[in-house]
Amino acid sequence: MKTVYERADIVPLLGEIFRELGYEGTTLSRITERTGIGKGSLYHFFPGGKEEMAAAVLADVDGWFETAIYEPLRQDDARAAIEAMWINVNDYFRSGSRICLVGAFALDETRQRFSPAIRDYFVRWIDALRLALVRTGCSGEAALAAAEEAVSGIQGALVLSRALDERDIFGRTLNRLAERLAAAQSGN
Amino acid sequence: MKTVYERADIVPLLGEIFRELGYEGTTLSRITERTGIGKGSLYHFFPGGKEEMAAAVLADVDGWFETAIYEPLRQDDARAAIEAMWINVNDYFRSGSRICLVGAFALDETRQRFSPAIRDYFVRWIDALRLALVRTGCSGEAALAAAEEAVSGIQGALVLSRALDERDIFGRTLNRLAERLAAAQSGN
DNA sequence: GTCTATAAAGCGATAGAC
DNA sequence: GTCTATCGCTTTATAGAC
Repeated sequence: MKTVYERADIVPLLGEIFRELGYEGTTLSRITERTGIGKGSLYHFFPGGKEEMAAAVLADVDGWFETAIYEPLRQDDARAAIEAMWINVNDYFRSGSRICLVGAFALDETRQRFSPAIRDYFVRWIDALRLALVRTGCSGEAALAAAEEAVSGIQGALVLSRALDERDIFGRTLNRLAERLAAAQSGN
Repeated sequence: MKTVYERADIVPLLGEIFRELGYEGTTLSRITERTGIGKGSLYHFFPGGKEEMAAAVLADVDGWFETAIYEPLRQDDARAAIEAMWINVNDYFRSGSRICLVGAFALDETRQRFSPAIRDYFVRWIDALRLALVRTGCSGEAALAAAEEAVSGIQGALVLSRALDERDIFGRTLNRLAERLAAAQSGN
């Protein structure tokens, strides 16, 4: 029995592996071990090797956030989009059991490889959220602060929930962040 | 010329390297390259190899936080200790240019190696801060929430400031977190 | 498009001289 | 306590059969 893949099928699988093992911890043999995809296939789809695989995963993640989070924040009803963001974020990160690959890459030297992509992901998230807050009637300065607080807070919640290995803490922290953001909408 | 080290001199050097490169990214050859300490010396001080080196670094970090942050939070004047915490945290993480090794280890599979130490570091931080808040007159439930918010927020600030590579964002986020914590002290 | 075989380099770790 | 030499293994990457 022989499975034939498309590049688009492989990228999400690679994403989970990079998330769990980190960039340095991810090796071709462990990819093969977990997915059954051999080196031949991997280099066929990603001639640039591991670095191209990680870049493809980052682009895939970015695309998902662009469609599911940023675009609605920019275009849909602001309050509804913000509410949807919290639900999507909780789902995407599987209540804290799945980490943010972009955030993890930012922490160690991996950042140097993908610096523009990492930066862009967060800049666009904060900016889309900031604009949505402004549309709800929030002042420009307060909107930036609130957007930074929310995006930063999500990353912190991911670190803490992994460190403590407690089921509830991610959701609890997300709720608190959502309340802070709701307060920024109505006031000032 | 030949330099002779003590274990206590090496651990902080290792700490900076693990912080920059991560556990998997840190190799013995890169340690030698950056410190001039050869494999012979490293295995003399750390017979358990790389894992023992990382464990020693974690213990060293833990000891620093215990002395500089947790202990004052438990014993000194609560409001003063909390104020000192923010200053110490900003200094320790060098305004966001230095990451939290414990948080970074929590994100990938490295967590499995050091799970108890990682968990303990955050549990004790949150608990010491919670107790300090209670001593200021904060209710138990609100104190736990505020302590979690602060500790989680610091981790998020580290991720975001590394990702954006902006000098100011770490301090700005820390100030916001400090205000939130101050609000929890006086009220409720 | 996937497989096996293989290359060159780097890995953690050990041994023994000094 | 530090050094060099070396082991066995794994790494990324390539080549070529199918």
